[in-house]
Amino acid sequence: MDKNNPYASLISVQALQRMPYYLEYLKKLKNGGVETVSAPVIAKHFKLKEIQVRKDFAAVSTIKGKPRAGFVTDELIYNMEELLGCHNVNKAVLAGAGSLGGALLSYGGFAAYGIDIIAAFDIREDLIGKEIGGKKIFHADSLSEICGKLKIRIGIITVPAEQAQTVCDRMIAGGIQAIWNFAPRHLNTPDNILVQNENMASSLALLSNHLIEKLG
Amino acid sequence: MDKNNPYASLISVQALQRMPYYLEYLKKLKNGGVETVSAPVIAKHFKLKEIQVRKDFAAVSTIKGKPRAGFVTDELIYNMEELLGCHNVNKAVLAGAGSLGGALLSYGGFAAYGIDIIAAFDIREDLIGKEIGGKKIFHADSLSEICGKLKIRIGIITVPAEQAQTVCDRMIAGGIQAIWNFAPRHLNTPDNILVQNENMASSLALLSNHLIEKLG
DNA sequence: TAGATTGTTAATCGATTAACAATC
DNA sequence: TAGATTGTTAATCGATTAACAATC
Repeated sequence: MDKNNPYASLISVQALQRMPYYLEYLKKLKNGGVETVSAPVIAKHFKLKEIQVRKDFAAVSTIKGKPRAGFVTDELIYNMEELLGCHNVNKAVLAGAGSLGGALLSYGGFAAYGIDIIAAFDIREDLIGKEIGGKKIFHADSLSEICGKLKIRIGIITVPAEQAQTVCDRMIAGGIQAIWNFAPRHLNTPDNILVQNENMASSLALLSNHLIEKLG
Repeated sequence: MDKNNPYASLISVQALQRMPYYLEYLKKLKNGGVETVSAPVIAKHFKLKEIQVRKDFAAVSTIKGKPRAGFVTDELIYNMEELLGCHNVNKAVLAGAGSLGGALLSYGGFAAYGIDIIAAFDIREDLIGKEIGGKKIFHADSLSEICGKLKIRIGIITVPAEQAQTVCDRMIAGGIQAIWNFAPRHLNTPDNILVQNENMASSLALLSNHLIEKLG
């Protein structure tokens, strides 16, 4: 739902989304002592076509692969991490410290992708001042002010659908550049803001439809 | 990562994933008393092209739209709900009652999409026998047995990456047809099983890459 | 009627795939 | 060398978009 992005990168969205899968597997191989990898081996593991993996590797690798040998595992991992921003650190805030928001605050895995959630916001008085996953919860009224002061670039929205647009507006007022939206609602934003939707209903749509097709 | 699905429906994956957005908005309009909707109006709201919404509506609607008037809101909602399986009830189990799993167990929104999580599984002794969101937690050893007995078709995986494949195998042994995988790892499955990946890293890849392109 | 919106047919665009020469 | 794997160039395929006649 967010194609109007003038900052589209040279690598396709589809390829970009495959990278974390490759990366995870490459790290596993590296730990197993595998020093070079070839596209056919990776393709087989993921049940993808060789040529697709080859193109993906070519798109991400700064060093050309060696015929017969493939790519140096370490270098490929480094290039992918670079592409995925793992070596940067981007500060983020999260709005909506409910059950989903709380789960994300407790989850430690974002650090590996260069995302550092530094604060959470909510409107429920009983949550304010508390901490979840070591992150303090502030009142949503101070959202844009704090984002602006701390130069936050990423906002994570885990509030109910009805409040999503309001929270979104406050984030943008605070200078947020990219929004990760878990609320099941379309957000209205200026063209220069990236909205990445994580809509579980969209995902369920595929599951349900498949079951209907298959079994009725 | 899951193209080899022989049960592909007539409607494209992309269109299917747009449906929940349309549906949510249509319901909102309906509550506001709007009795008919046209593709151009919806397109404008979502910043999509008119023709794309028109095609999507044509793909889902059982009744043709009326030139000048558009579609009857109620009928369109009904057709979309039908397509998305909202009128069915599919039983599901969830494996991994940690923070993310717990959040999903507590979330009430899946019922609207015909998904009914009837039980949860974990290996941590302190969790077994307890309830989260009204769902009882059983030991993972009984996963395939219970799935088989209760004819469960959907499995939700929220265990750590290392355990994902094991849990997946047990689900398939228990007769599960579709898997919603939140673990950041590729699952190896037979071709007739649908795996829908909800990989947050894949999502973050887009966000991070955008920020790098834009601001370095 | 005039005009908005529809459905249909054809064009475009980009991702995937195929074919093959280059190379270690 | 022979053969596996690479990078390159061209073909295919499907989603999106454009153009336009049909219709209320």
